[in-house]
Amino acid sequence: MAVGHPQRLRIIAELSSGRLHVSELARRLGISRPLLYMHLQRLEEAGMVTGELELSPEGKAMKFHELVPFRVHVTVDTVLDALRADEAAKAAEAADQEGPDDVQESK
Amino acid sequence: MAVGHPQRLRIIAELSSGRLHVSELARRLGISRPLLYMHLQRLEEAGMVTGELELSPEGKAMKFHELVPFRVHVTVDTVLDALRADEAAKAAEAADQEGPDDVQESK
DNA sequence: TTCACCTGTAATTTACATCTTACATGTGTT
DNA sequence: AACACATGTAAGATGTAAATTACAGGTGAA
Repeated sequence: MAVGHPQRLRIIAELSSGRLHVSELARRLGISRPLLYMHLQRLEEAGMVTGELELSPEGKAMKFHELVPFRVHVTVDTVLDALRADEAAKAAEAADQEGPDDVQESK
Repeated sequence: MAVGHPQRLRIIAELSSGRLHVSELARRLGISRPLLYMHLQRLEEAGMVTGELELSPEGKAMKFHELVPFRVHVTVDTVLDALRADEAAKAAEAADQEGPDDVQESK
């Protein structure tokens, strides 16, 4: 689902040769930093990329991103599963709204 | 790329139990026919669905759609390949427009 | 202190996919 | 003829993802 945008593919391509920090990556791709943030967020949600804030030797904060070797497999069955999972999630959410039955929100 | 919309997933789910014609499918999904046409077109382009216009026993024209058992595999490498293919396609298109080879980008 | 880097996010605008309404057309049944 | 089906497309409204601009920080070096 996250691999549905050319910009995102380009990000993956750029990261395929190694980790980069946000600003550098934005420069290489020729896109604005906020836009890159958005796409990186999507890729992280999809588990294809991980980000890690680090302190450079000089003490500057830099957030590096790198690829997670992913292997997505899509068939009719996986689609059906995804739909079922989605419905279940929605149902749970609705129940959450309506009156929590008997949920013990630990935290 | 085509499996990037819940509506499309629902179409696949509905077709997973057998072929259906457009109007019937639209009724089951509760969406308008033109909208369904659009999504079916996308799915056909992606090679996940095939459509075939048939004459029913009573002589009515009906377009049936059915699932093509697809198996999409996505990895870093396939992404890189897709990008390269895309670039090649774009280059060819540009050459087509400009006039082959030997182009003198004036201006 | 100012400059040159960096990380973030809020507020908009822009562009595009999605979706509806409406129309043209055809066939068989009442 | 009017009705109930069907396929198909053209236009226009709607919604949302995508993208830009503008801000608020923070560090180290000249």
